[in-house]
Amino acid sequence: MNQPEERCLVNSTLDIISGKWKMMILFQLMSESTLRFSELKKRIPGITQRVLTKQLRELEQEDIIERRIYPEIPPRVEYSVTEYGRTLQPILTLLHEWGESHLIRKGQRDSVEPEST
Amino acid sequence: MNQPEERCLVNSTLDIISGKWKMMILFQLMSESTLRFSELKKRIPGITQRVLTKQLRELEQEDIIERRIYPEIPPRVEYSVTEYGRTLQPILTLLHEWGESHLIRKGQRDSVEPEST
DNA sequence: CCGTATCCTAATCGATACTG
DNA sequence: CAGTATCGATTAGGATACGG
Repeated sequence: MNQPEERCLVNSTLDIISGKWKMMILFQLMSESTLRFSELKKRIPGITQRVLTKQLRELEQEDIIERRIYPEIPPRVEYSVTEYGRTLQPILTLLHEWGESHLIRKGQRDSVEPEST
Repeated sequence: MNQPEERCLVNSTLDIISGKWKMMILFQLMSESTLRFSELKKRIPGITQRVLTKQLRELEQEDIIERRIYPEIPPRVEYSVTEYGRTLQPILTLLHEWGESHLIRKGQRDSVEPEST
């Protein structure tokens, strides 16, 4: 009965977690507790520095991850998931489970494939 | 321990439900059971025919919605959510709830705003 | 080591006009 | 009524080079 508002809230969540590498980044940080920029880059093959930086900044802005700078030479920067970021866990779990069953279902649809003539 | 694979499954779900108007379309169809193309367009102000068509086709391809054509003059086409599409409901609920609390939290962060000097 | 600056491509979305 | 065709704008993401 108030769909536009609901759509907004659903979409605002989607906007925050959508991004080609954000889920990958979150999985890395959730399992490792804390990682340096270079370690993240190593664990996410294919991502460029520019894009990694951008996605990290976006997650940081929403308080999903935390960025801690150690003023050393050479510089050291460590990333970690915030307490708040961990509240996304149930969503990630559901998305994962649905994606899994969707994959299975798709496989079934492809192999059954009824003749159309 | 198998992050890349998990990321894929999470992202494949996100790919399916991400799209500027898809949530809006789903909300409309979930509450109305069945709607014609023109009715959908009326209920989603701002969307163009071209984009509405495209998003509907994408949802249809994943079996989230169904498209039923009545060969009349003038033509009539009705859209509805499939049984399978309704399995997305828990995800939408979570996304909605998280989005809501995120909005509240953001408001709090903005109003508290500690001085940095 | 951890970025930023430039430049580029591809995809998404939108505006508008036309058709069975 | 329910689309498709065409064109243009915007944005995400990538390649590469340079800087504190």
